[in-house]
Amino acid sequence: MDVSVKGEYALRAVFELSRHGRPEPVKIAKIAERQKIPQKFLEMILAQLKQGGYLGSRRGVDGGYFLARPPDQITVGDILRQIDGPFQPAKRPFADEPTDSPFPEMWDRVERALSCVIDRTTFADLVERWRQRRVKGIPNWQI
Amino acid sequence: MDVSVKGEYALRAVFELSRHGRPEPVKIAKIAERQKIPQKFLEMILAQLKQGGYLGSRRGVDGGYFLARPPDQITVGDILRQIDGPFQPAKRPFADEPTDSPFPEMWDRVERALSCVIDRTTFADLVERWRQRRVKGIPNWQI
DNA sequence: CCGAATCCCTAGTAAAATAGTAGGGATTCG
DNA sequence: CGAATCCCTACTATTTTACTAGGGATTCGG
Repeated sequence: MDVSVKGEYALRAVFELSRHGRPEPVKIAKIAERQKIPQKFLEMILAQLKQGGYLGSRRGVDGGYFLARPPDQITVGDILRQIDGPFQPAKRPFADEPTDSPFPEMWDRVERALSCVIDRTTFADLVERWRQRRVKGIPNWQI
Repeated sequence: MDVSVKGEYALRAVFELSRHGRPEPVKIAKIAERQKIPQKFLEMILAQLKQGGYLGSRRGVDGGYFLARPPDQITVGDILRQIDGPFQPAKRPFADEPTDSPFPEMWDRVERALSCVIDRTTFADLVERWRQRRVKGIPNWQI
């Protein structure tokens, strides 16, 4: 019931690109350095995100990766599913095969609950909240 | 983001015991047969659930496993955590180490959303819903 | 057209987790 | 005592995870 580090890396990478703003591409090396991700591993992750249609890229001297759509149109769920695959918490029986088990209905509820968070959180949201916290000076002491 | 089959087996086993009602113990072999679980594997799972305090057991000719508390006081979350470990979706930074990341807060939300389902669903609930569906004749056609 | 910088692609791999199996020992009870 | 059951330790095959290696294909300034 946890996310792979590959998934975490993917989220951090997309966050980095979202934070950066649109126009120019960001180099893999730069993302790897800022987010502390092994570079070669990151290469594979970014390729996977590109082929899912979330990123674009350009080669050559001023190359790099960039978001393929604005950050308010990419959700955490999109990225997680692209990297870690769809997450049904448990094997689903075929829909027309009546099952004598109380669990499928519960897994549905789990899935919906999860979806309410990850499919409604966009990277624009993440950036905005992160900026808010920055200006408030990160108040992490108590009273 | 999925549950291990070990976890599923554990849920099915506890469901079987809950369904059965309290007094006499149920044999491993019986549970294994009714829920289609490899017997030797199930032995390990039940031992783990016992040492977590959820089940009791008795050896000998009329031995078997039984619930250590009534089914309305055991939740799906209890069992899942006992078998698969605590599920933080992602590594948590230490609480007092201010992190410059927007994700921990989101993982908190994920965890709470999940908890709302699995920590509020007891095995008494599962049995009851399952019985309800039984009497209604499993209406799984549309209109 | 050269060559430097960058992304792109295939393959390999060590370590850990998963999903079991095997074999016998300890209890209980009639 | 002896049959039925749970109990305990160890082993193992397969898959997944988290990488690393090495070079090929593009782009672009000069």
